[in-house]
Amino acid sequence: MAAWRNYVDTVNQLPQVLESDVAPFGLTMGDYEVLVRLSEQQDRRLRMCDLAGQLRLSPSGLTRRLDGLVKAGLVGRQPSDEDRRVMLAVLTDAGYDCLVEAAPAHVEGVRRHFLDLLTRDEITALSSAFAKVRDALAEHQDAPRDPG
Amino acid sequence: MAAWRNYVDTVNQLPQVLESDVAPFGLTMGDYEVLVRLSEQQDRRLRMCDLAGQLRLSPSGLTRRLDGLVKAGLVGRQPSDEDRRVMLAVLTDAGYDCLVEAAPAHVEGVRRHFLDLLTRDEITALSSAFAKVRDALAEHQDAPRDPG
DNA sequence: TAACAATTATTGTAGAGGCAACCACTTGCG
DNA sequence: CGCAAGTGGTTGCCTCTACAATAATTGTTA
Repeated sequence: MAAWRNYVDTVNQLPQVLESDVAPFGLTMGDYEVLVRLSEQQDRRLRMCDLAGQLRLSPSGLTRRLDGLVKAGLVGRQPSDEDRRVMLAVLTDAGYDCLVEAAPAHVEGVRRHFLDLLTRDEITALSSAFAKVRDALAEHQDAPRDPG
Repeated sequence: MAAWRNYVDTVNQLPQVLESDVAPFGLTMGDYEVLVRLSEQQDRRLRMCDLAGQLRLSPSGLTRRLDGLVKAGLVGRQPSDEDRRVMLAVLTDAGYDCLVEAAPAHVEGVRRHFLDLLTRDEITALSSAFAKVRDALAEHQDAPRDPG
């Protein structure tokens, strides 16, 4: 249970420092996550509902987060041809450039505040541990998440 | 970096299931954390600023979280004798009873969704890993946290 | 084909929490 | 003592996000 306490205390502070790593680029971590997910798609676009699922965000939450990114020109909205209910979020060139600019700072922050502090064995154990927890959660709920 | 991704994905979903464990007792995880921190004090009370530090909450955030707990009768507000600027948050008997009731469900949830999925070695590695990360963060910021 | 259910996105409303401003009090220094 | 600086807590305003309701579209079935 002490392990749990260490985990909780860490999880409570980590987001705050990571925010500061991407803030200079005009992004929040939430924005950054959107750009990452979109950039991982071959056509740089994703249905709103799929994106919401990956980000564990409610539909309304995603709609409003996109509002900001669209206004900033980093993401575009595009109706789907196949299903006219669907709205696609499309990473713009500006959005891709912004991600490419911000990513090194983010990665560097992750290393500095997290990965570089751990031994290789710890990282391995931690990775397998969280993979198990994540998969169990995904199964427990029926939230399939991004399977890629 | 895959380890980081596993960590992020897990951290995004875990809180939601843990909320559901304490919700039947009329608590949010935020409320629960307040009760835990207060219950750990011998006199079951803590200065607002110390409590805010432990919970990584802004002063205003703590004021409003306490508002709810006070209205629910689980916590009381009490001016300090020693320093008349200070307001003490005091765990009431009802609050203690509520915590005692809710704790088993919370602990069981932590075990079921987290600890029980891991090997002893993984838990050990994870505990030491997060202890290091937490301490580094606490040093990096000047947020001394609860040293006890 | 028409009616009904399910899915997808958006909008109204409400709660949580942060920042800045403010007041009350304490401490330090002349 | 008297004033400035620092500390502790609350309030106004803002943003972010969830829930509920709504609209539009698709799928299903009689």
